[in-house]
Amino acid sequence: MQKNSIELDETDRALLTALQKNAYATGQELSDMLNLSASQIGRRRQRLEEAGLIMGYRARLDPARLGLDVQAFVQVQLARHGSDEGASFTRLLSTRPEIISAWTMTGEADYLLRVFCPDLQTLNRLIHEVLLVHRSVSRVHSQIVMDQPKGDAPLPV
Amino acid sequence: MQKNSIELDETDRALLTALQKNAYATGQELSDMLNLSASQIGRRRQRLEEAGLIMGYRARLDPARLGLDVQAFVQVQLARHGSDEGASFTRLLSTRPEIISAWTMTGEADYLLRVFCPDLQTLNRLIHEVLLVHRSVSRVHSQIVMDQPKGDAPLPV
DNA sequence: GGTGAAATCTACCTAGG
DNA sequence: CCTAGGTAGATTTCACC
Repeated sequence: MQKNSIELDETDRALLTALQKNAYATGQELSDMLNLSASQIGRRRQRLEEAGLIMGYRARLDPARLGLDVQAFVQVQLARHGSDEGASFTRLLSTRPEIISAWTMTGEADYLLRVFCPDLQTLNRLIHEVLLVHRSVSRVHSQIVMDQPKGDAPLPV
Repeated sequence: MQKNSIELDETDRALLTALQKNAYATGQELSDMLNLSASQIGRRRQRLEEAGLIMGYRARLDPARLGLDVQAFVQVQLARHGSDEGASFTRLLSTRPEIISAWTMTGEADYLLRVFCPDLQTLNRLIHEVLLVHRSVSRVHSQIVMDQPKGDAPLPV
């Protein structure tokens, strides 16, 4: 098992920020940016990966170009708060590819879902034929995303 | 300028899904997964990048291991809805690294912010000393994330 | 779809504090 | 003894066939 936390110096933070912006930044490019030899960049990078700080590398796609024109946040309230209902609802989440992310919040046992759909009709079908018919869902409120003034900034390391 | 949309076949979709899971998947690995030669994988990949479907590649970090233990969604309502107020608030967003993403929704001119902070105190300071004192902010409501039952699934291509 | 040159990564080695 | 920098073998990518 990895260590829970490791000491990060300024170079580590700069490296993490750079890799959050471009995972394909080459050792030489990073070397120039951070004033450190390419071999040390590789060594630090490996250390950060092994420590679990870097969980992986992903391609970022353009939803609009994929035809995913409707983006929404859906708040779901469960009728009862037993662990049974939660587990059942969590299973439902995993079966729906349109639901990209789901979070539970403090206070009430309700969920916030982030959803991508090709059109409004698909979103409405998801809400009415999937979420609202689930036995423990009591209320659903959805808000369509208009614009994204700030998107996917790097984590503040 | 790139084309607004291109035709995607099943292999393209599988490739996009694979790259969303692992940006460092090698041509040979993808070749085995998709039953296509490595050189064709590279060619398709290049086409998808040039078409703008793939916007980039990013490292994904573990917030907890970075000491970002508090994650929240903050809803902000602006007092007035002029373009001036919006622009001023958008500028504020760009100055705060704790705010990872921001969206505007249909209906009211309010913003949903996704925030990562090291502790509750930092979150409260952000809310009270940064957001609430901004001249056009009228109301702020924040919810702390407890758990993430589904996180960062690939876009449904 | 395949091949070869160019670039990049990674492990090992050497030097300095 | 630990951290930084350099070098060579192995992998991978990319332009061309």
